[in-house]
Amino acid sequence: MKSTIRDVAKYANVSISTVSRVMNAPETVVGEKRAKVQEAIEALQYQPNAFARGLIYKKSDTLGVMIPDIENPYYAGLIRGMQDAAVVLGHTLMICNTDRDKERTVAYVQSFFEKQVDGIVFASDSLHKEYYEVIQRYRLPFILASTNAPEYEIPSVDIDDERGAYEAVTHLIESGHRRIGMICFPLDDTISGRPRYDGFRRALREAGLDGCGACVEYAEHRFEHAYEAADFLFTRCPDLTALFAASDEFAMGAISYLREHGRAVPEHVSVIGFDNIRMAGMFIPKLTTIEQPTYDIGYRSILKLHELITTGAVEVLREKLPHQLIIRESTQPF
Amino acid sequence: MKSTIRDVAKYANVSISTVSRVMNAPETVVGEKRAKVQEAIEALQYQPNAFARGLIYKKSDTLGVMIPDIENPYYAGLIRGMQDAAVVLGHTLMICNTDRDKERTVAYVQSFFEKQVDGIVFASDSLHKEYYEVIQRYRLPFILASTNAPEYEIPSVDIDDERGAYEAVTHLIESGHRRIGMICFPLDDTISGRPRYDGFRRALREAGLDGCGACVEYAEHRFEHAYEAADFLFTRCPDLTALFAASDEFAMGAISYLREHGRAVPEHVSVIGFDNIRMAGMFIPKLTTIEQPTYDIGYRSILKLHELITTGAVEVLREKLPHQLIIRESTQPF
DNA sequence: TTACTGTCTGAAAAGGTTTTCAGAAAACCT
DNA sequence: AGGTTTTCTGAAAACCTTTTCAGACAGTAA
Repeated sequence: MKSTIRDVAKYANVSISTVSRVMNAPETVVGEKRAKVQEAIEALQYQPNAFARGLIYKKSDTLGVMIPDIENPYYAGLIRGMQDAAVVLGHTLMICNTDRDKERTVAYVQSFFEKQVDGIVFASDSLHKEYYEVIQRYRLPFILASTNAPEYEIPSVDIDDERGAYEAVTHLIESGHRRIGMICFPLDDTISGRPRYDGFRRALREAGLDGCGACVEYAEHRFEHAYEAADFLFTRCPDLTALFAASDEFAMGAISYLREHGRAVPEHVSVIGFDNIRMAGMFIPKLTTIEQPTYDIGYRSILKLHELITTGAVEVLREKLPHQLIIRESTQPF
Repeated sequence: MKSTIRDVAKYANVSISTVSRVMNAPETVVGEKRAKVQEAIEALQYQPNAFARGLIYKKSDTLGVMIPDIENPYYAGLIRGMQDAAVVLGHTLMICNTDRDKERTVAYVQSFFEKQVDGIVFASDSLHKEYYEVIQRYRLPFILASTNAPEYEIPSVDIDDERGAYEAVTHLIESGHRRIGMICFPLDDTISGRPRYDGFRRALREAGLDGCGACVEYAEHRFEHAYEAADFLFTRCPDLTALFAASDEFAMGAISYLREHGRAVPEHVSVIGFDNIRMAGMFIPKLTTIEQPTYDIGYRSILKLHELITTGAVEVLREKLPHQLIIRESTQPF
């Protein structure tokens, strides 16, 4: 069926070693033969079998990627950056959607191992002990993208979430707002949960605006949860003039809620998001937000994984990429 | 380093054949030995090498997926459906972002072939001759998801775009609108371009509203293009009361334009989109649109590819999944 | 001429698994 | 007991490639 190196050898009347050489070190085979072999390769549409190769080289040029929720627009840029980096390195990506399901995640790691991926990128979710252990057990090189794990020595690429949140809230404060609420991820989420909350708190504290404990509401990851959270929050603290949402999706959920309850954004309430997903610039009003360089995070994380795989180590362990405040229409001075 | 079947055999004091049997047909090996082998497998963290396996079985349990633009939210549901189907079939997906770049696409097909994917899903882009030929040349089973190719006999899963467009426009007409414009994809796009345009035309024609040739504007795939297109369109035809956008992203672009030029949606202009991407329900106003069952399209397409791979044929060649009109806030009676 | 160097090629081993085949051992039957 | 079947196991071949090794041959130097 598929043609093998043997077929090519027969067709060109040479040994298989010669064919192999033509493919991997053409200069070592004399002109005339080389031409014959190349002709045979062309004629038979020969393409070497990656299984056989992998068996010898012990690597697959394939990288595994684990994403919590592919439907979340935040990941689009991340994946795109990874893809582009993979292309320049000649690698292929296997992308898996974990759904934040432990069993499924572990199963994927096993499958990655069996398929001999050269390494794993674990994106944007807390690195639970189980995950750490199963990846360690198979001795797979891996790095964290858009997340990190203070308790382990794992290379990571992300931003400084605490500082981003701090800057977001500071922007609100500098615009004259004094009563500021927050919708945040659960605090046990050590990546976008706790740090963004801490940044929020620190900004308030440094501005002497402490004691706003009641103005925080928690939500899971999606729009609808933020809508509900906004309901709780504004029912409890109706006099808020500004809101820091821990993600753009939260911001959209909150804005929808506000609008449906007769409060205009930004006229009555200013809302700032986080992430700068693509939709942030399309939403009405366009979202003021903290931009995460998702493309770069994706790109850098693949490069870093490559570095780890080839050199066995990594120059800088925890890489923080710069974020940026993007001012659009959903906030205005008080 | 990694333990092999040999290590396990030595550890358990049996031959490698026995170990292999324990893994693939446990009932053929006697109780006591089986236990010993299983113990060895556990102790050594043995996991068979997919390269060696693939060499024998000539299949990888891996499917290749080609997506034009992963950043486009439309694909999120598609990928998710594919992933879920792949999990139940015990397959892994390799997802590639073609960027609608011909060279890159062809390179991916080659890489897929070399990596011995069992089949390819080609999603949501016109099947150019080059693509068809390269996939054919490698004799890779493949199917089309959310697109189709009338000129080739390739299995496909998608919706009836012409009919969807027809229903969208009919909804506008039934709401009393008479001056209806459209922002559509280029007509040489035979999947979402031509058919949606045809549906638009047919609805107008059947309602006796022909001759609105000037009220159509073309755009590439993204928000910004639609914004511009809306500018052209409403400058030329200022008295339109309704707009059919060939995608939700187009609808959002147009609504942004309208709003920034003092026309409220839906009060002044009704806008209907197409696709029902996740953001459609989060946008303000929430988009009236034609829902594509993207998850199901993804899911079914993997099942269909599996069917093609295992049985060599496919029960129904071109599968049309039902779409649905979703009425929200961006349209209202005239 | 002989000896040596260098270039080019093919045979064979290796990589890790599954599977076929044949043989050993056990179980059954007469 | 002898013969026949059944059950279980291990050796070896096969899958496809790369790479090492040694041999063939041509060219160069003495």
